[in-house]
Amino acid sequence: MQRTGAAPRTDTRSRVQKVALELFAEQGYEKTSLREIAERLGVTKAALYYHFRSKEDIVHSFTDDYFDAIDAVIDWGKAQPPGDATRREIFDRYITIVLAGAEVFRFIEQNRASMQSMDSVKERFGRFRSRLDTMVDLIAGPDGPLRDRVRAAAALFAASTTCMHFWGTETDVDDLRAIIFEIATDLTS
Amino acid sequence: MQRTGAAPRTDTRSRVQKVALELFAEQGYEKTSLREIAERLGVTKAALYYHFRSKEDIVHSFTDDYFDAIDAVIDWGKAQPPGDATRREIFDRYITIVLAGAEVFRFIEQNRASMQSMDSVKERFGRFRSRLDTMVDLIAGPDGPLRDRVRAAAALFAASTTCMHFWGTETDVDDLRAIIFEIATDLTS
DNA sequence: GTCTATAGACGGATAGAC
DNA sequence: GTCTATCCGTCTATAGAC
Repeated sequence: MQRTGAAPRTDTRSRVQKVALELFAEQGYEKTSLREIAERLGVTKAALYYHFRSKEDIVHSFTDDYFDAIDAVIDWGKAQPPGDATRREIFDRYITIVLAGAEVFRFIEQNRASMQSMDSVKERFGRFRSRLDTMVDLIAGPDGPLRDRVRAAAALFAASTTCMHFWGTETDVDDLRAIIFEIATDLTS
Repeated sequence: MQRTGAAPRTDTRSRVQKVALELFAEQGYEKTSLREIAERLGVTKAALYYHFRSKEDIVHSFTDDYFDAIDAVIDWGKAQPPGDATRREIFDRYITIVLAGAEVFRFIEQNRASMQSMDSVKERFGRFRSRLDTMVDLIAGPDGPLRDRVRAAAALFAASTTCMHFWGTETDVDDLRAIIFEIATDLTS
């Protein structure tokens, strides 16, 4: 059976994304050079520049989807009537995203400083910046008491950090999801 | 009144620490050059090398105290009989440390990747590495059920991240402390 | 689409004068 | 304790051949 479709034959681009994400998350964005990524793939640096405009561009290629997903949750939440059911649904969707993009999320956690200096330069102004505040507003209300706001933030932080911390261990994903969801509702009931 | 004591007159060393911590936390460890730190202080790079052996050494100079404090809590916890009272005391001490060293903690959070590649090189093996696992063992027991372990981790993560997130705002520290403590006990009762 | 070669800049660190 | 001057390594990015 011969290949006939329009699918790329080598798909170097996605291989670059995969390796870059691994290395960036593992040893950090700044400490990982394009030379290292190229070597790992058996190509040269110049080849990377055919697929991506810059080193930062590689990052954007796998973070954009992630942030779009978060934005979708925020937009959905804004359109809903505030209340306990909406809150639960926001957490459910949020946890799904974090679990699905755990490796991307781990990269972000490990490279907070690098991320922040990226968006300050570029026109993607608030792309990497406190979406979290918006979600806190959504959960605790913009004028809610401090306790509610701190607990909402804690729920979101706890969800993402525990997910990241237990991801990749022998832990069952569905068990983890249930436990995290319980934590989030306990903190914002 | 003339100075007579043994106190250093200029105390460049501590000024370096202060500026470095600020810049490292703000824009990242790798992105901050020694030239930049020196310029901000009105001295030259070479002057920094009189006070510190290397760039990493500056980091260690303000993280060592922090980690020693965490270790002290761990050691104390290990010597106590497991139970609810010990748990509460661990959280209380932990929150105190995090609140007191909020800026150092923020630096660590922002530069996770850089931190991890430091201790892998040096003889300070686990210095920056999962102390957190040890604390989870202390709180949930080494063989506790997954739910307890995840919740213990969540409590610790929540404490440190919310502390960092609300630190520097107009939030009252004692209010914050009480709220965080409540979260921690809610999650591990 | 991938290569070689290189430009161009900046980093950490050291030597040695003062 | 701070300076000037410099070494040497590495990095991102580009030009241009194949």
